[in-house]
Amino acid sequence: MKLSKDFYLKSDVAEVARALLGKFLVTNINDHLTTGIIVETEAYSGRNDKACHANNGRRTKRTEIMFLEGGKSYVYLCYGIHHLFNVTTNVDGLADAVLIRAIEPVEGVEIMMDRRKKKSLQPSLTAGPGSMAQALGITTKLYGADLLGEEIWIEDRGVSFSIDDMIACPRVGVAYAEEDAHRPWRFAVRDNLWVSKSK
DNA sequence: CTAACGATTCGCT
DNA sequence: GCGAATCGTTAGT
Repeated sequence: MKLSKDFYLKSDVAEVARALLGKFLVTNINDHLTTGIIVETEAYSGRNDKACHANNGRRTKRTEIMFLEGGKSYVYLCYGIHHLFNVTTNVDGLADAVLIRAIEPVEGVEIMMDRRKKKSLQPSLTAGPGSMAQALGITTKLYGADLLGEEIWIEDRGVSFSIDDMIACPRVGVAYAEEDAHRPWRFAVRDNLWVSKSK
C-alpha cells in the first residue's frame, strides 16, 4: 500500500503532482494516526522555475533536502506561522518537490479537529497547505523525514481520478515568479469540497 | 549583523 | 475585502 521509492524518483515533477491526487497521506505522530485523501497539489521544479526555493542550484541549508534523492519530506515555515509540507521527487542532484495543498479527511478526524481547534467538520479543517499541515500535526520537526518511514508516508488505496476529474491551473501565491507564475502546475480534484479556494 | 520578505490564514469591517 | 500576525531564511553590509 505504501508508495515505493520508485514513485518519488520520476523525472517529471508535474506528473508526480498529478499522480498524487487520490493517494492517502498518513501521519502517525505521538501515536496519533491521521489520514486524508490528497485532493490538491502543486509542482515545483529545481530547474527553470523561479517559484521554487531550490531553483537553478540554489543550495542552502533549507533547500538541501530537495537536492537529495526523492521520497523525503520538505517542511518549511511560511510567514512565520504556517508549516508547509512538500514531497521531494527526482533523483539525487535534481531538486524537485510537490507541495501538498489540501486533503479530504479520512481517519483521525477528531484529532485533526483538536489540532485545528474546530468544533465542527468543515473544509477549513484541511483546505490550504498551512491548515492541512496543522491538521496532520506536521511541523518542521519532520523536515527530512523519510516517506517510507513510520511517522509520515503516502499510500495507494486504489482511489484514482480520470483526467477529466482533475483540473490544472496556475499555482497560488507565486506572483513573484514572473514568467514562471503562469505554469499550470497546480492540480486539484474537480468540484471537490476539500480543495482550497484560490482567492 | 541587519533588514526584507514570504508556496498563508484568520478576524474584523 | 483588507490587514495583521510572526519568525526563520536569505542575501547583502
